[in-house]
Order: sequence, then C-alpha cells, then structure tokens
Amino acid sequence: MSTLKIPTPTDFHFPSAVSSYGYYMLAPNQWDPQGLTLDTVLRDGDGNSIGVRIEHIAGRSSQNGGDLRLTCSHSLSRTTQRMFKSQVARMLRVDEDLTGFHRICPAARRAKFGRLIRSATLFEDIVKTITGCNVAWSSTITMNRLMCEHVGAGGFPTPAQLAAWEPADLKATVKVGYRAERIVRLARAVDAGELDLAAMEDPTLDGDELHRRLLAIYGIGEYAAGNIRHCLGRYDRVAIDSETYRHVREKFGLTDDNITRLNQRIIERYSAFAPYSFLVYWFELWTGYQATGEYHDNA
DNA sequence: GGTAGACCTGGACGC
DNA sequence: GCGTCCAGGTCTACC
Repeated sequence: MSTLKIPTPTDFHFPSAVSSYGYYMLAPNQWDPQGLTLDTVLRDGDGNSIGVRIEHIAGRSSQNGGDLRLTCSHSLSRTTQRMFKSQVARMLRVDEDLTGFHRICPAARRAKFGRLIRSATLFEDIVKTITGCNVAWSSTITMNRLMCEHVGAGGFPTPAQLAAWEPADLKATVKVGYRAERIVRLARAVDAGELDLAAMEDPTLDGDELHRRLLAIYGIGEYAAGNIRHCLGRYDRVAIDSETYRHVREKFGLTDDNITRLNQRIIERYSAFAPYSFLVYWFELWTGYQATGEYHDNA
C-alpha cells in the first residue's frame, strides 16, 4: 500500500471540485458525500487496476491549502507514484488558476465553485462524452459501470482494451447501442497512433484548430466538442444541448423557433463572459441543480 | 445549406 | 407483463 500527497492551493474545495460536474457519478469513480472520500481506479505502468482513495486534509492556516491524500491499494513504484499524482491533479484541476473567473463571477468564488471534475485521461473524457450523448443520464451511468466491469477489469478501459472489442460485442455487453462503433473507432485510432490526443492537450494549440480536430472524430458533433473543450480547460464556448435550451428558456425567457438563430443568441449571451463562458453557464445550471437536488436524484 | 430519418436504450405510460 | 411512445446528439442521404 502506498500513500501519496498532492499540495492544494488555498482556494481548493474538495467537495465542490468533485460534485460540480456529473463525472463523479460515473465509474470508476465513487463519491461518499458523508465521509468526503472519492474512490477511483487508476492504472499503473503495466496496465494493472489499482484502487485509490482520495481525501483532502485541510491546511492549518489560511496560507496553507492542505493536501490531497491518496491511499492506494498496492505499493507503487516511483514512476507510478508520479503518474498517479499527475492524474489525480488532472481530475480535480488542482493547478487551475480560478482568479480570472472568480473576478467576473464573485458568486462562484463565494460558492467555492470553479474546479469541475474530469477524468484521469483525455481518452476517458472523450468516451464518457460519447456515452453522455443522446441518452438519459441514468443510462450513461450504466454504460460506464458496465464498461469498467466488462472491458476495463475494474478500471476505465484503455484504448487498447476497447480496440480489441468488436462493436457488436461491445454494444451487447455494455449497452452503449450505436455508440459502440464510435467508441471502438476512437479507441483503435488512438491505439494505432493515428489520433494524437496528447497534442490536443497542448494549451498553446489554437482553439479553432482544436475544435476542428475534435469534430473530425467520428461521433463528435458540436455539443460533444464543446464538452470535451471544457474538459481541456477551454471555457470559451458553451456546449449547447437540450438542457441549455431549457435553462435559457426558464432563466432568461430565451426562445426561438429557428434553432440556428437560438444557438447564435445563446452564444452571444455567454460570449460576454469569455474566456469563461462555459464556467458562467455551468455555474448557473449548477446552482439550479443544488436548489432542486435534480442532478443528484438522477444518480 | 437545410432537413428528415435512423441509430439505441431506458423510462413512462396505457392497456 | 406487454406494447408503444418519447428523449437525447450525431451522422447520412436527400433536396
């Protein structure tokens, strides 16, 4: 067993970072809101699934943000320790600077909102996005659970593991429906080195070029690209889906029979908050979910 | 460029 | 318990 520590900034708030986005409900993640622990499964350098419990130990002064403590089910090599720290820091966006966002949205600062949980890898974020498209959230939860159980041996499947499946078998086993073809094609492209996900994580990559590359992935449309963009820390565009239409109708009375025109009006409304458009939009949604408990009830 | 239909699953609903 | 309908985002064929 290994115990690791990751220092956190003073504005880090563990429960908020975990529960501000629905991916905390998706396998292999398991959040205990009473005990304030996040259990997940990561992979060591040999591809073995390792259980990891993540907790936050508060700092003893306002100048000290405390540490994330990672308790791992196995003893880890130095290399794997570094890898796990990096992956957990990615998941909880430990290094993200929220100053600019909180300046334009003080309510979010007071709510300790701004770090949205994501996956340990971009590949996992993309697959999770595909499983979240055109389906009820409860089905997304089921798909990810079955994928971890039957394909990833407990953890989230690697590109190689998913690439080895035939779409028809994946569809029958994991209940992803027509998404099976999209997931397997993505996994095979990544596994074969034809799709360079690391290049997409480069923060200096032009935003429009990143968008073009995302849309070039089979199964990724405008909504999915927008969702993946925010997973990459690019908040300058809102990922518009049916929930967005409900939100702007209820909050601003914004409607239009012409969907293209409505999308444009939504983009214009949130572009005022660029480069934090998505965070402002999601904060509005999130406060609504907090008030109604809706998000949690869907789990 | 715009639009209609297919894709697949789970849940809601009526019988 | 069974059948039907619907929601959800993307792709493709067609106009």
